[in-house]
Amino acid sequence: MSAAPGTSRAPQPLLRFPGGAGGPGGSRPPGPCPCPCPGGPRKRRRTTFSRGQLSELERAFAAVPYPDIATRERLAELTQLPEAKIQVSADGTPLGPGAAPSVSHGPVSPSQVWFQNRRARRIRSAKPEPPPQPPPAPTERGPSTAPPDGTAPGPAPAVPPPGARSPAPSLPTSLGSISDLIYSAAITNLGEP
DNA sequence: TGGTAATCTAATCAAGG
DNA sequence: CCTTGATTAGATTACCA
Repeated sequence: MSAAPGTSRAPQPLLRFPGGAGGPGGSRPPGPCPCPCPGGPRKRRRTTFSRGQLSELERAFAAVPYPDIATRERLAELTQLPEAKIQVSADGTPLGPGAAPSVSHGPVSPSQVWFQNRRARRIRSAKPEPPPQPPPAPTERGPSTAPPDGTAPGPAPAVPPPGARSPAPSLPTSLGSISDLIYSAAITNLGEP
């Protein structure tokens, strides 16, 4: 992207849950590794998160389920996880605008994977059975498209609408409590209309 | 206007306890 | 066997030339 990669194109999810995007995903080759992985079959290595890491991740997730790049980096640093922010293929070759037939989907940092799984599990667990509740009303698709996961008036840790991401303020060098920073940022964002 | 880049969700696989 | 991390595919949105 030759257009200021640091501009952080405000990754605003905006409309989440298009309504069933992504088919059954049944179109997947049975091959465990269709790519010629050099060095044999790339074995999946589960990343065993430490209690501390999990704790931080959980806290961060509770504060901001949709952390921005900056937050992710901080999180990665804090959790001591490899921040694979650099788009590099499995072989270490930079994914250029023509080197990758697919697109992104590069190596995401463990923390990102964790967040993805967490969100997925959260959403699925939040809606065990889709009640036949008709749409509230054709009141435009305002940004208030609160995810179905909401409805948690209790512990709801300020689930920031997919649009109020933490702007990643000038985080101090004290990474001791990123969760606090994130939380504060989230709260601040929510507090400001 | 079209193309590209980045992110997200959903489904599924597979390792680890 | 169950939990949960890792992978893949598809779709959407936003920005730039």
